[in-house]
Amino acid sequence: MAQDPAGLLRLLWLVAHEHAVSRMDLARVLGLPQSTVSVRTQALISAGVLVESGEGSSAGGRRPKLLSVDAGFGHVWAADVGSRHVRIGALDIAGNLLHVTERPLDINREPVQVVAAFANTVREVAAEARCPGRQLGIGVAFPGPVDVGAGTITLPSRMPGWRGFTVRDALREHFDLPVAVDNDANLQALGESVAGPPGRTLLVVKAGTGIGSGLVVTGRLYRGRAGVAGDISHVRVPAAGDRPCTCGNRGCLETVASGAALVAQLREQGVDINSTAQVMATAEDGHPDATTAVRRAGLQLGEVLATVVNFGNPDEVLLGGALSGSEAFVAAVRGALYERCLPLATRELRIDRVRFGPDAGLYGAGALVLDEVFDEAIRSRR
Amino acid sequence: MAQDPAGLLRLLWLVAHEHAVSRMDLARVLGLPQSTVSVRTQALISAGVLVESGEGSSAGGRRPKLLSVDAGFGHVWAADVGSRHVRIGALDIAGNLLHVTERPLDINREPVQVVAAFANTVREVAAEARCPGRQLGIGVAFPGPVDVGAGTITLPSRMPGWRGFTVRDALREHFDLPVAVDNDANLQALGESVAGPPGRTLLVVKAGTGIGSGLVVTGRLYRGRAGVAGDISHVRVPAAGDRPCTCGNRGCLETVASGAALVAQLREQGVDINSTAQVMATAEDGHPDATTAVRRAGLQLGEVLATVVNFGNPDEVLLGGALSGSEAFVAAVRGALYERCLPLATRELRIDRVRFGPDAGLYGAGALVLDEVFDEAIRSRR
DNA sequence: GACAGTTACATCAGGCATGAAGTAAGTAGG
DNA sequence: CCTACTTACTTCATGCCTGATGTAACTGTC
Repeated sequence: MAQDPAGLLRLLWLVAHEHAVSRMDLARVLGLPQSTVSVRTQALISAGVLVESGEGSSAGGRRPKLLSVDAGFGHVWAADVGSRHVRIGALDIAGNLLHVTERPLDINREPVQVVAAFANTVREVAAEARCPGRQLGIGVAFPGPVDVGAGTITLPSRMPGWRGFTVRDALREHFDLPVAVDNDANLQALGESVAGPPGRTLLVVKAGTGIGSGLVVTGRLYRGRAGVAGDISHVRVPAAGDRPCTCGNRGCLETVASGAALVAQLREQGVDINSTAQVMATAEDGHPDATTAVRRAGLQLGEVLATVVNFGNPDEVLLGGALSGSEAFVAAVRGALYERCLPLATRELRIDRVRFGPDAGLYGAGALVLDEVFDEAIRSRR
Repeated sequence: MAQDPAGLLRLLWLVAHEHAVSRMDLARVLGLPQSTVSVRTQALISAGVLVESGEGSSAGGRRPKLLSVDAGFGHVWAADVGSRHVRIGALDIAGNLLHVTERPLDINREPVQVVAAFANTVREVAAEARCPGRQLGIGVAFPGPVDVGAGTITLPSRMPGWRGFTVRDALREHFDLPVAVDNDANLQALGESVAGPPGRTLLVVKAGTGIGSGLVVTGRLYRGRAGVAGDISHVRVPAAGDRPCTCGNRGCLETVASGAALVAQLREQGVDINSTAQVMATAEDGHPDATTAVRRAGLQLGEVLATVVNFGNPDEVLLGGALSGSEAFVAAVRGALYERCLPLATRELRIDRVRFGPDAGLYGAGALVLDEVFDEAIRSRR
């Protein structure tokens, strides 16, 4: 097991985004000893991933050897499976998104067929896009709990018929490449974690059609005992009253603060909409009912998050998913958190939308496979 | 830094309590390779902590060399500072509590004076108790956030005048021994963690005069960014309405579910009591108002914990502090959790009172110092 | 009582991270 | 140009954990 997961990945990310151009820089930013950085850097260089590209300017001493990522090394495919669509993208090894598309995908069919359809779509997209270098792997984010060890879907509340389905193996039959799967919110959290400073504790809440969340504790993705950590959608909130929830219980957060709930609420009020995307568009257009509903959803979510923030004392709370596209939603969450949390817990707390917006899941899925790919690349060059 | 904190401690605990008597046993129980256990065992033996004591019976092969702890190696002092009293105990290196007393201690005076008074008390108790072996260290649990790195009190809501006070240094001036300090709930969690199977994620809630909680994530104590992780006392609960709280906010859990809140509530109802202990005694006597109040406190706490349990997906939720002495309280928490959590989160969840009851903090404080002591002992014998 | 099978433990070599020391290559001031 | 100081990177020895292999010791069986 890689003891510092995403360690190499973060190193590459820093180099690629010029947050660090020399070994010294890396040591400083990563908080690792220079010796360690030197060794890792060397490994990545001889694996062909990093290259030395000239020298930097001196600041009174030896000139640093500038590092850069060889983007021609290859790319991975990443996919974020939604309720009706898949978002598919290619990322180079530096973590740059080369290409994104969204394609329809109906997950309410036989898993085997869905996977086949998905595989075809990916192949089509790949053929069109013609990304440089070889394909190195594929990472997929699913909307629901995933048993990462077994590569199966655990509790498919949003994917009926998928319980226990061995997605990873099914995907491997279509692609002769490393395949990595995980829950979408987890992957958004992973993506954010890799892109930011190391060792943080952060919470990503994906508020889309459903509500999910991913948790990174001191730099490591925390999946919980049953792999269902981060579930806040079925917390009971007063405002939800007795509304029945898909989980069988009543009064869950999901019944008032999810995209699905907003659709239902607005339809009750006579607004003609069918999807979370439409809710957001309508709110953006300034429709008062829609705007109010989105704002209220943010308040509800914020109240629940307050408990979690007081308790878990994270460095960042990041909002993803369709609802996070609304500034009003983000503001409502912020407001609720600042009001309800201990000052000590919010004093240096960053509350924001996810850095990569709708592509957050793709970055995470890419990061997950890339981690495997680099481990493999280094191991084989030895 | 010890990378597996409490690793040696757990090993000793297992041997002392005969959960493992041979190296093979240890490897099985700890989930570590035999080679690793062999090495660690050898280190502890040459440090004089463990001894080989004969051979066990064969089960068809070579006889195991039986291990046992040399309790004569020494002992540590542990203290759990409360609002009016200190509980002081001695633990041998196997983690057995040799001696306990409770002495009055007024923490509402000058910290320096309090520490001096405390030091005297410990010396008195030590003189009376005459524990075998030498004194190896002293661990102290405080009721409030502690900055463990600096050895200072962070946010002394229950200890006015202690903000930023360097307790550890102050204690070291009185005792020429290793001194370790931490928050009381954290230490209860640490104690439980050491005494049980490794690698668990568990949450200890200390419901006494105030409410605090300690969190162990996959075997490691998690203290959070500002060292204030585990704060659930200032979560807003509907039942608390607009009651003002010591934190400056209104409607906090602490205003309805803490010992202090129960005292206030019952006094309003005309019951003549002054302390959490009296509330518990009165409830135990079957006084209906007191019983109802305690039960309601459990329900309130349980509702808040439900969010945390859904979110954090722990293996165990353990209740400590004075309130946990009541079976009705524990039952109320259990009920609320089972009702409000996802089945997946509670399916294998253990909800119970802390194993060591009122001594839980002492076991944890002992564990904290012992960890340091063993590290030192092994390092020096090399 | 030789042999196979089992159980328990020790030892060793390899991998990985890292503190310390060494080397390389510059700047700046006299 | 020489010296002192900086900065950047390498190399090495050490420590820790661990998989693999070796050794010890015992049971049971034909």
